[in-house]
Parts: sequence; structure tokens; C-alpha cells
Amino acid sequence: MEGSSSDGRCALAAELAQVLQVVRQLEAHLGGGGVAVAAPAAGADERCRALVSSMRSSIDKSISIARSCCVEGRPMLPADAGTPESPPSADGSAGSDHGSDSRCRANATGQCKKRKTLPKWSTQVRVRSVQDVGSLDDGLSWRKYGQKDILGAKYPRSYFRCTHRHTQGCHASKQVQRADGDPLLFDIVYHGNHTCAQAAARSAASVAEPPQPPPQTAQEQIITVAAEGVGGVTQALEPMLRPFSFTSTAAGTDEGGVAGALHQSCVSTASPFMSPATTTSECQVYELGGGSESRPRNVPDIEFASKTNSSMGADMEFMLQLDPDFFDNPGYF
DNA sequence: TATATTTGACCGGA
DNA sequence: TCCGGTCAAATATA
Repeated sequence: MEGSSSDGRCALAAELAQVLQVVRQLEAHLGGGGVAVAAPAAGADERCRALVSSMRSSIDKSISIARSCCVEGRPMLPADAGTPESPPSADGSAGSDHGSDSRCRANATGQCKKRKTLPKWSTQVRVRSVQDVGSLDDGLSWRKYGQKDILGAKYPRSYFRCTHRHTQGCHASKQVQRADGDPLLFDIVYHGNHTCAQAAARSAASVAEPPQPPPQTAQEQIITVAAEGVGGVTQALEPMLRPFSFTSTAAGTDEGGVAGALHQSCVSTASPFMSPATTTSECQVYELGGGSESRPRNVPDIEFASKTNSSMGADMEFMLQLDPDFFDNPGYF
């Protein structure tokens, strides 16, 4: 299979390289790697939209290419080598996730027990030591409501939902699963956006508070986000671009899509909405250099790694090489 | 005592 | 029928 897929990989690499290039152009338009505090000049917005459109096109191609290369299943990650994996659930699951909900019966509380038509995206988070797993918290109040052994997976999957689900009707949820081949790598899949007060408060805070200078230069982090859903792609990518590379944007910090997730994932732990039990997050890691008092123990840093998910065959995969200061700077959010 | 976690059971889609 | 996602009672913890 290697021979037949090598061309595809080349094409895929080319497409992804193009995406990267466009991202860099976007960064340049919006102030580059620094902290952009001024609003983009008139006309820049249009250019950015065009660039985003271009990115989407390239990403679409990339996905097509990737899928054509992976007809036998998902692309093999090094960590997966030798690990019996779940069958190529592939694109079916991703696409069928939506649209089936109309037939979903509500339970006694009026809520569907099955998946909802919510935006879905995923990240992978790598911790640097086993002890760090407790710091996977992303800064929001999640309540664990289940854990399942997944067929073919070495580790169980944990299910979390927003603590304020019942009190505020916030339907955000996430799934966390340790990667088979790499105990330090976690797959995190988010469903839906926070609509609770903590999300609103964070949005407000991001608007009210001016960006702060980055406390330090963190190690390079790579984040890959796989956003799912036809509309979710656009909704996810566009807002995510704002807080990602440019920071002027407080206006862009709605809690939608990937931006919301990453925003939420990486907001500092100073949120008044956080429970004490969940005050450690990977984002605290990035506060270490800033002298955070609530630093997690033994957490030198965390790496967001690239994501390839078999169950996300129809996903948009989007890779950005972030400004190293991105996660250092609370002002980004 | 309130809140969070664990865990077996249930439900629905594939 | 299998499997993933969710519920909810039981249990643990602060």
C-alpha cells in the first residue's frame, strides 16, 4: 500500500503546505506573530476572508486525498503501529452522526440520549509525564458522567459534560481517551459549545481585558483540530483563526466552534466558574513562565499533537503551527 | 451535606 | 446483535 499512497501523501503534503502558507499570509495581514492590538486595516478583513476560503479549499482537497490514501482505514500513526485498531468506522460515522437525530427519541427529561447535532471537533493533547494526566483539565467545569471501554482501544474513554448542563442548559460535552500506543497522548473530542455563564464570562473577559504581553516563549506547540460537520467546518475554522494567530480580536471570541473550544481549553485557570477540583489544566502549563502560583506539579509543558482520527473520516483537519506565545498569553482569549 | 465520580444498565444507530 | 453514548443510582470526597 505504500507505493500507491506515496503519491497521495505527496499531494497531501503539498496541500497542507499550501494551507500553512496561507495561514502565514493571514498572520502577516493581521499583525504577524506578535500581539496585534489594533484592528485590521480596512480591506484586510476581505483579504482574510479570501484566504480563509482558500484554506478551506485546500483543506477539502487534503481531506479527499487523505481519504483516498486511507481506504484501508485510518492513517497509521507511529503510536498506533502494531496496535489492533477499531475497524475503519471511517466516514460513515462522521456523516451519519448528523441527520439521524431527527429520529432520536427524547427521554423523560426531553433530552435525546444519542448524539446531538452539535459541532464536533477534536484535538490531541500530549502530556510530558504520566503524572500530568490529571492536568488534562481544560479550564472549564466538566463533570464526568461516564466511562466506557472501547472496542480495540487499550484505554477506556471518559465522557464529560458541562457542569452547568442542568442549571444553565449548557450542552457542551467532551470525550477524553488515551491513545493506544502512547499513554501520554490523549484524544479529546468536543461536542457543542458552552452556553453557560462561564463561557459568557470568558467572552466578556476577553473583550474587557487587553491582551497581556506573553510571559515567555513557550515551546512550540502544534495543534491540529478536526472539526466535523458541514457547517461546523466553516463555523469552526473561521472563528478559530482569530484567536489563533492574531489577537486583536476580542470580538472574535464567541464561544463558537473550535475557537470556543480552544479558547475554553486554554483560558487560564483563574476563572471564577471553575471548581477547585478542576483547577489544573494544560493551559496552566503555559502559565508556568508567567509565575502562576497554581502551577501543576511536574508539568514542564504540554504538546498539542497532530490528530488523525479514524472515526472522523469526513472531518476537516486543520493544522496550524501556532505562535509559540499563543498559549502563553491570556490576552489571546 | 453538597458535589463529584464510578459503574452497571439502557437506548439507539449501524 | 454489537457497540458507543448516556443515564442514574450508589459511592466517594471535600
